[in-house]
Amino acid sequence: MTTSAAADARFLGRDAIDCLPEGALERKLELGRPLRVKLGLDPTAPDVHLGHTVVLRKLREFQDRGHVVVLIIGDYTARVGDPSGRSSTRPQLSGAEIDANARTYVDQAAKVLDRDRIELRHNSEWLNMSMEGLFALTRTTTVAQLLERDDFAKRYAGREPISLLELLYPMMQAYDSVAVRADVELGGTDQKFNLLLGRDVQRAYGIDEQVVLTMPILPGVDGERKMSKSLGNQIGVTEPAQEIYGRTLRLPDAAMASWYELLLGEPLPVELTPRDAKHALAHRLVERLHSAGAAVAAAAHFDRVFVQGDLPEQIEEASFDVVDGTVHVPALIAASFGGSRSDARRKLAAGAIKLDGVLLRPDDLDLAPERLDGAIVQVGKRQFRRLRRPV
RNA sequence: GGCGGGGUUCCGGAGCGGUCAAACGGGCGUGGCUGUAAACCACGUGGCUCUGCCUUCGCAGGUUCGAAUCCUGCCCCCGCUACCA
Repeated sequence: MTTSAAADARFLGRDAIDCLPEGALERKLELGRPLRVKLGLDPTAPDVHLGHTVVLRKLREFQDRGHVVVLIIGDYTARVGDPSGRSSTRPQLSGAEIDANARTYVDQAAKVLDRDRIELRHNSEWLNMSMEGLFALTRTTTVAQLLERDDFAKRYAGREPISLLELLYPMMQAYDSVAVRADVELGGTDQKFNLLLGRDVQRAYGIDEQVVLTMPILPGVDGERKMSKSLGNQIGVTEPAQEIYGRTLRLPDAAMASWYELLLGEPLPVELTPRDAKHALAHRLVERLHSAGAAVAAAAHFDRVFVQGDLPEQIEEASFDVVDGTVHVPALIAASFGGSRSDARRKLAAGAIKLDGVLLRPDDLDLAPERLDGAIVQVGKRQFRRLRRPV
């Protein structure tokens, strides 16, 4: 790279919320060597979603300028088990599970990152330390400092439990920065505290402090809360093209601008109607995570099923059981689509179930098998099965 | 260790002897309206062989015709206090 450090710093920090301390990134870049840019991964949650890609995209920008991304698998912290909230201890993962999770995570991250410029580390390499080592680490920080963190402060004020282990988590993350000698650490704005703590701990160990760079948090498909798996408002990078397309269209208009900016790095196109802008967004996302062809197909599928109300091109098959010469509809629905039979009865009563396009009535509980072979059942607007008599 | 407050259905949170499968809100689902928008409206949201039956209110016993509600024991959580003695 021949660009100046100042120009690089300006570019890399252009869409960050924080780039701290002031001017530090430029000074790091002036060192003229590849910087070590750190990101920690939680191997208990192996699913990468669009929210993560905001940070990953930023990491990619560092890579493209010749720097090295240090991915840290939090295998040691995962093995300890995080007892957050009031639930007791989370199930601890085995080493094999953690490895498997880490592998899929890296594969998913590689949809955005350049695989050849990744240094992969595990924090068990250094966190499995002696008690003496732990003393040295914990001496660097005070309890008051840790309780400054917003979520801790709120929970403490709200009389909610905080385990000692949870207080220790930021310390461990900070020590990761010491161990890999991170020059820069990235995260969402929710990570700001942890990232800054990393600086303090590095200083205590006599290491040059890392630059802290935080990226905005992507709202989920509900448009309100941050995208996260536990809130169920995420779009995973490995989801099928049709899903990514369809779920993107469910995004409230109000959140579209931030998706454009955070995911595409562009402003919301004002020349398009909201509907067209959202379709364009969905198209681009599928294109990035799958392929151009998949994007065209997903758009066509959407138009066919939801706009025209036609059947999908491909419908999964499901068999059905005949008991006493008839087929019990709740049992059929439960077996083919999941859920309970009671739930299927309710859907039937609500007028949500169609057979070959004809609405079934609440008392259509038992049907003749002849009527079903080859027929298409539809639950709601988006679930279809083609029925096949079992042989 | 002492004192006090808690553990309810996916989440929050009412209920405090029968009318409780359990208020209300959120989330979610289905229907309507639509751009499958959002907002809004309606209905639904333990299970089943479904005008009834079965299993749920931390766990185990008990009292009662009858318990989420009362009693006993246990487990778990939260707060305060624990200095002068």
